[in-house]
Amino acid sequence: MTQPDMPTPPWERPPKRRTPARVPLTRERIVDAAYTVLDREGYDRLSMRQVAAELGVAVSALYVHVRDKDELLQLMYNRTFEGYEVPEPDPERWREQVMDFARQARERLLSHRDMAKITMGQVPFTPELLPYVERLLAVLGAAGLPRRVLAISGDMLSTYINGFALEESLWQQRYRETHTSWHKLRDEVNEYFASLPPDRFPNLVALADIMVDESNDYRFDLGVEIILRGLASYIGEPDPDEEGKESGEG
Amino acid sequence: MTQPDMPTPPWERPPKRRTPARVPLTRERIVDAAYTVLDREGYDRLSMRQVAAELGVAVSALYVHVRDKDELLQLMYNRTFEGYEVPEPDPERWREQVMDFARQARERLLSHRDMAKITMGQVPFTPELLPYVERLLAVLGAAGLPRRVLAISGDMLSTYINGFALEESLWQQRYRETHTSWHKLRDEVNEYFASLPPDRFPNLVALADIMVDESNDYRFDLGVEIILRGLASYIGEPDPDEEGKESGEG
DNA sequence: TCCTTCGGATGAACAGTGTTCAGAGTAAAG
DNA sequence: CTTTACTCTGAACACTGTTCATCCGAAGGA
Repeated sequence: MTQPDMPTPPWERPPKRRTPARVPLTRERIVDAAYTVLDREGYDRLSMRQVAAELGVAVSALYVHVRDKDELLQLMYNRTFEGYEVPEPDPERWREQVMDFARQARERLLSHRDMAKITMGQVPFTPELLPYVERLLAVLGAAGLPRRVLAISGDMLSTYINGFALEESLWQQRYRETHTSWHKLRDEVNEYFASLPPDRFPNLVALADIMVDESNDYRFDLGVEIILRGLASYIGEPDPDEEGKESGEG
Repeated sequence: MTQPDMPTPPWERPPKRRTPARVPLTRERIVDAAYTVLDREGYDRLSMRQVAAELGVAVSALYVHVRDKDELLQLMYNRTFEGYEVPEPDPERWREQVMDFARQARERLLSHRDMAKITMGQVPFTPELLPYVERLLAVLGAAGLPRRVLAISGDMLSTYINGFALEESLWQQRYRETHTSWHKLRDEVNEYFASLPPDRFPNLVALADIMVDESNDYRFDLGVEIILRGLASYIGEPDPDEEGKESGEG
């Protein structure tokens, strides 16, 4: 796609084109290149120099458009959730709506290698993402959650989603570094748990087959479901007080 | 405390001491120094060179005892949870036991600056931590959770705890970089949410006062409580199947 | 047409990073 | 007293993020 950068022959007057040959550098193009590098090299090797090389440009040129590497990461973070769709709140279907929200978020986090690592380094409330937080709160609010539960539920869900995705990418990294196939790593971890001394680790041994062997999709969904049930249990209750430890449902 | 490194005078024969003057470098001492640097400088400035300087030793000396920076981080990770106490499972009090477990974990993560960042870069099952995972599973298993729920609950809790602590340390970092007091930052964030256009962000505006203003302790506990209720709702139920979306309790 | 202006792009430089390696130094072993 | 084993040193390599004086080329004014 890139124009080969050949010198103009002396006999041919360079055309005075209004459109410059060099596509001008923009934030958009820089973020694009950053994603390319991220997917190819991974987070640890995502450097300003690599991004510049990807664009065929000097490193310092990037700093005209971007204050920091940190700012670049933030731009990537924002782009990942661009056009995120959160439905109109429907009190009847709030569970499915939240589940969809969570699945969509995870999908986007996994759509680029190591994206979760970038997300985790970012304070979760950037202006660009506020609309999505707002809509999630609308969905949860329509379900009838008490104020205080509502206030932390958004944070909670995103913490879980990000944490889960991060763990996934950590496993992927380990697999990339040491193994040839993901199944092989999974089997080995599986075996490892199963081979622990049963007298000291009865539970880990007993659960070895499903601790790792279950599909990540299933484990993710079940985790969200657990949170959903927890949230649902507050519907109709008054706001929990400062010592929110009791209140039955055992 | 450190011995001043004076040359031995020529008239005084150096005592043939069995105990060497230079305290020998060990993994323990390296980890100690790493913690000192971490607390003083933060994660971003925790470098092998800083650790070596803290010990008054060449950088390359560290690599005799530690394979990698990554291994050093893992050692710090393990040390943080050394001597963690998980009680004997008591089916009657499993909720409080899990809550204690979570609080203790958070406390340890906050006991050293940026510790959560290190934790998040580590695959959660190192051999040293398996006993604690095992005991947590014992507590949860005694409560009567179905197998599949039990298998992911440990992971879930640690994901939440780590994620929460990480977010706390991110805020602390932001506060350190820009503000003079934590209260001031909190008030500003508070104000920011309250000043959003109410027509576009009704929920965020309405919840502004408790989104940030609540104490972190309270928000943390409530989050754990939500997970506990979610888990509790599975007691007595059969194992959820692959499509675990339904099953009442709305 | 020339000249000036000015913002984007350059290359070199600075201070720092993780990691390696040949070679000192020292202590125990033979 | 020599040999061996092993910790530790200093220098080096290949990187990193970031800054800065310099240069180029297009736009606007005369």
